[in-house]
Amino acid sequence: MPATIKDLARETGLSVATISAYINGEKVREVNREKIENAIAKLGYIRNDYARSLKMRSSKTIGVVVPDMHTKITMHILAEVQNELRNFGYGTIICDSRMDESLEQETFRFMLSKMVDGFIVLPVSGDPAAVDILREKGKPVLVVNSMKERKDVSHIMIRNMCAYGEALLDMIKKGRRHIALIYAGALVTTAKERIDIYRDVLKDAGLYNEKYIFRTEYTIKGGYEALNKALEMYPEIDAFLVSNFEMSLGALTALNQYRENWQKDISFVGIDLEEDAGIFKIRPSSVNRPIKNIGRETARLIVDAVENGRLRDKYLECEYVRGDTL
Amino acid sequence: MPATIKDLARETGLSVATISAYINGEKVREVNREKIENAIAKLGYIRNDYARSLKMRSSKTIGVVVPDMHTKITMHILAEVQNELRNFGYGTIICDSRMDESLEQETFRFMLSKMVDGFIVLPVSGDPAAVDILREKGKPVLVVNSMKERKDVSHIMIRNMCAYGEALLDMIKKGRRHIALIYAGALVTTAKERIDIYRDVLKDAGLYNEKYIFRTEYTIKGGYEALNKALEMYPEIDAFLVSNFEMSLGALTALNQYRENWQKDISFVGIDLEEDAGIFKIRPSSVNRPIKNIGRETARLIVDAVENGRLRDKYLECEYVRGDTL
DNA sequence: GTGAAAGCGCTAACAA
DNA sequence: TTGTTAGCGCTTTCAC
Repeated sequence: MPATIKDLARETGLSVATISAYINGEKVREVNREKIENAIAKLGYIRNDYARSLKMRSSKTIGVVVPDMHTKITMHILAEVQNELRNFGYGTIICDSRMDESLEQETFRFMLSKMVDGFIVLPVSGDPAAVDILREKGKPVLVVNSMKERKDVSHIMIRNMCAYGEALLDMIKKGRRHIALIYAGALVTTAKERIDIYRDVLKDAGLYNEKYIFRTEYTIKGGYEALNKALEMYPEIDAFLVSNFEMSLGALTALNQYRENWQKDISFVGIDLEEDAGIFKIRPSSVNRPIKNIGRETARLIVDAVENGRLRDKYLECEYVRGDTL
Repeated sequence: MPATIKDLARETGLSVATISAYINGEKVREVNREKIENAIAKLGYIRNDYARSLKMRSSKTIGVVVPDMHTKITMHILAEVQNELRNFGYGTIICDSRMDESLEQETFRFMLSKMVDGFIVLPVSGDPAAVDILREKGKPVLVVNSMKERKDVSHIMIRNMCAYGEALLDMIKKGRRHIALIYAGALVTTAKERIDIYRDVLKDAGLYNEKYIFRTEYTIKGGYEALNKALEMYPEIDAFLVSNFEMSLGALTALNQYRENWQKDISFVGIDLEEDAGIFKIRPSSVNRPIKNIGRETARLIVDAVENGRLRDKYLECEYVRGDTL
């Protein structure tokens, strides 16, 4: 049976109120401070957060819901968010909604029953109604990369548009005429944006062709297979834009096997390859997302929403880096 | 302000006891059942788990502490554990201890204050004392891949030895005489085992040489650089055993750049490459860990420990698959 | 089958 | 500064 404040009171001869006050940073007389510290050490006291949260109606924890924990970008965001929240004194509960909208709702309820103070949500679908239940319960919500239209939540958005546009224009300038897009996953706002920008830029140039859009899985294998399939179906393709790290690795591997010196005739732009760019013989062009910052900013925004009720939107830019595979 | 059982009582004209009983699966009269269901829907009632846990002295959550969430294997384990625990009716709190022993202890305290019912720990170091505090508080603990000597916790171990031994013997049989090991991270039990088996097998064959052991980082880049460095320092090396997925990718890339047809003179065995093996022109040999099973078994063991107080040890085997890079 | 009431460990008035 | 006490939302005897 773990020690309680009452035990500390008995041990020290003080009252629970004094102990509680001390634990929460109030001043007590030096003799008492010592007594309390000794008792805490002796009994191995650890505060019961459940009792505290019940009383305070706040748990000092943030719930994070992601559709898939397996990708590099998600892992990095999660690790960073968790670490940053810890610096703010918050704990983190992470749940994987497995790309399943009803599981996502169940997860929300689970977290609500745990009295989390706020939510960070990477939604399964782009449906703004998904977070209704959280707002009904009055919980602050930060949505990542989606639900732009919703005004009662904070947003953090990775703005691909510029970098994507640059990459596409660069391809066109290079003379590419059959530019393919390989993407995966759900159509949340920023994913839609990527397709939109692809369509807009190519339409402007008179090069748009729906059949050059390929949907696959968020994996190395997914990228590898999509690229092979693309070239098999449409050998005229002379450029690839790939929208996820794992897929980029796979696609690049496929190209390297496709033909010696492919980069003479085919352009390639991947994503988030910067960190590992050094390992490629041919340094790939890449749109780099601000991986390090996303987590930190995300944590800050939700804490601001929880503690000050402040809703904010934050946009992070990507950077297009031209490599040897323009 | 979220609805409470009291609100339901007021709404239905029943007592809180009846409501509570119903919610916990007891029988009530049909009319009352309807009343309660209606009230729950109308008020959007969600049970407050903190109050419940406070009373029950159990939170139906499991704490999971990992040293680094960034690697593929960890993320897969986490996702699987979480999903399986959900099937058992448990929630999950995941924390990254960032390879830092004092952060690990802090995390344990955080979770203890959250009254988690049990712990799954991938320890930062191999030091068995790390989980003392958890056992003192009477919490069931499942340790992954470490602390074999500790008898008061459950264990799940990925047994590399067989598969590693096979791989090494295969290399020797092939005539390799300068076999290098690339590893990373902390020396928890199974990591030590990998080095032990490497040393034992090579010593037996009279081929052991400490300088062929390279320590690097758990990343693609880490594997890439370690391999290049190894070949630069000791060009006589004619075989590589690499002990993590990300590093294997990097090392393989480095080899592919090193020389055309390297596999004629150099053997390579990576880890967990099975899933992506199809993407390589040269199908790599690989020691495959039972990624899918680890999470499931882990969840089962901790639930068994929590609910039935049963301590168990489980060993999972790896499989050595010879590819074209023997 | 249902209700009244105590208490889980904590915090926060308010009193002393 | 310190103590007394009520109550957060829930479960659980024990009556009825």
